[in-house]
Amino acid sequence: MRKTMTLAALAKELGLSESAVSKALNDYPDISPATKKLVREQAEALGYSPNLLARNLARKTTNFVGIVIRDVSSIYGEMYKSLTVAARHRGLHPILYDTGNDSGLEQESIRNLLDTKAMGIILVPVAEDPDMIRRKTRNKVPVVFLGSKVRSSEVNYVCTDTAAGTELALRHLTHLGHREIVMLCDSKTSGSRSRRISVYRQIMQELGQEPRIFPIPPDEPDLSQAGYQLTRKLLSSGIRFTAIYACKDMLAIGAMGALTEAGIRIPEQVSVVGYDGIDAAALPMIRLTTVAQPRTEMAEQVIDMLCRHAEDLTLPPEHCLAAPQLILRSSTGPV
Amino acid sequence: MRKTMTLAALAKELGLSESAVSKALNDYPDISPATKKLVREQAEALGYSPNLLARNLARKTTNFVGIVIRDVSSIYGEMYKSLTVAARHRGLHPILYDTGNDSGLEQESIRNLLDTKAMGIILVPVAEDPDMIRRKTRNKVPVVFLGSKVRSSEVNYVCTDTAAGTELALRHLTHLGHREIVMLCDSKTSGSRSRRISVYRQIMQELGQEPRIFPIPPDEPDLSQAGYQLTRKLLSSGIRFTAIYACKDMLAIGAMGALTEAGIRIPEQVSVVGYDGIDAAALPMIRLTTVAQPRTEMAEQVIDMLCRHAEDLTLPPEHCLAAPQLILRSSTGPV
DNA sequence: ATCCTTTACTAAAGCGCTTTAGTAAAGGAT
DNA sequence: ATCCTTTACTAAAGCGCTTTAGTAAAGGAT
Repeated sequence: MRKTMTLAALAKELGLSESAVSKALNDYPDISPATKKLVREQAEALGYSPNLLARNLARKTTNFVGIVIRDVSSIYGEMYKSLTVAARHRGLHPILYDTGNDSGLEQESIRNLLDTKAMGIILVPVAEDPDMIRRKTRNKVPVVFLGSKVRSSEVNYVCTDTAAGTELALRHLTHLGHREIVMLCDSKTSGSRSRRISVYRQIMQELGQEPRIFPIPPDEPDLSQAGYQLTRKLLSSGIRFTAIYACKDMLAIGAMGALTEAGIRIPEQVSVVGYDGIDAAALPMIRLTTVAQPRTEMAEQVIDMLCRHAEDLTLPPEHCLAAPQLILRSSTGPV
Repeated sequence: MRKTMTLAALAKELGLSESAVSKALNDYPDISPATKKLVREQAEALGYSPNLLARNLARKTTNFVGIVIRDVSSIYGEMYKSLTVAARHRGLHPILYDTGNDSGLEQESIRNLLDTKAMGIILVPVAEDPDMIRRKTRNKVPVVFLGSKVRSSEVNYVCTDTAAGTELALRHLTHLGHREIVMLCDSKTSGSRSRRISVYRQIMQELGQEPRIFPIPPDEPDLSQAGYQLTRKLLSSGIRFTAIYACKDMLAIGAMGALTEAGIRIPEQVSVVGYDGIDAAALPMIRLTTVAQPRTEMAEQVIDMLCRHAEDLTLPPEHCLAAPQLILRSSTGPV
């Protein structure tokens, strides 16, 4: 447990001023190459590395980027990995907050990031809340919203084109000959939800079919459980169907569970397609056909956008709609 | 985009000295209650909150706790949630690093945490590496190892008792009448791996059965895929078996996939039991019987241990072996 | 009335860096 | 030989807090 090395100690060791050492380490042009080399070697030898609290305080800016998501075990937890990679490429350090869908914790997380002087915040918001958005955005730190829940043109956001994604899923089913398609969807009203529903209705109308929409009971936090229950209800309702489009993979997985349990074979008797492209959808027991959000691309877009706005805070809000991709697996097949 | 509020500005506003304001906000006893009230109200009104970089620099300690794990989409990613809860109860702020199983990134993460002056580090290590452990531990910041990979008596650790867990799984199978039990396990040699194997051998011997151990091919990063392949190999090997014990849930899920695909019914023809208790094991399509690591309990133990050692760095290393729990689902049944 | 406490503050130093302005010495141009 | 640049540093201030030591004023004890 020896004393931690500081710039001052290193400078004394080298017989240089603190400023010279600091400049050498930060590659200032007014330090001779020879000195730079010496300083770096000595720093390495003595195991010196700068105290980031002091450095950031002095620089008045950090390389922390806050990532505030609702749940690490969701598509956004998986996207976190892509975000860290993209962030690292730009020398940024992600700090993750899982709010557990609690908007109080969300507020607290954001406050904390502001106090830690994060250079920017990436937010998968608990709710569509323009007010809160406003309070944060007028601040000195850029915010990029991630996910489909927010599409206010006054904020930066990156999300997938849910209308296009829904169309992708449904056209896939109709090309396979499906006409009686049931939709399982979110309970909370949101922009993406209504976009999804209108695409679905449109296509059902083209097919001359009655739309069948099953929303999640609002008090069910477990999506796979919700999909399971919804599908049981569907089965006992007597409604005829050959395919299910679920707005979330977890919903689809629950549906598959209920179907399998009822002795219905997937995809021979019923096809199922999900949405998101979570890791679990690819599992051997599941192999769910799904509309995937392009994680890597979205992560890069988010980080790029954040950096642009960190450099120039007066930039107008940017919007990025990523194109979702259909991933074919074995949960869908011809009628 | 107004100026950020500082202590100095707040003090001027109140006609007090900076130190008085600082003390008021930190509830020092030598400030009158009336002044404290005034200061707090004004701070609230002006939206002041302290710059954590400055505060932490001055205090020479932070409330950051570093959590370095191998993969957010693993049991430890799920445990991260419990860790944040436990940390928050103690006023600590977790900073998560996902090393993606890269020991270079692991080193970098730890270095960064040291530079950020984290008060402690929780580490799910990439490898059993006493050297690295040493280099970190002799430092001024306490480290607690999490998970079964490290059991050096010279470091702090919290992990589950894998021998007990393995016994739990195997006894469950034998009670159901299984005798021909195959074991799917890790490829890398480690303490927990050898403990598992010896318990398995022991029980097979009691049953008068030949042990059948299938290790993961060392170059396969995807566990569910590995379980799938291993089970296909097993099926084509002609070995008779009525049950599979997999050392990881993901391995078990892969095995279930291969079995189902081969038309083998679970649990009627073959029982499967996993290990870890990950969320995916509970999915409707899977419903895997598994030996769960007690996440909440372990998280609390880890945080407690870390805090103890942060207070007194001279404390001898502590070890905590948590008792795993068997969770019965529908992947196991009588022979 | 005097002395000692207690109360409630202020002053000043310090945490470990960065950055701006200043400067001595060396090198070039005429 | 003189003046102007350039080179390679140093000095000092500042980032926004905390904390230790110091102190004026008020209150109590005798």
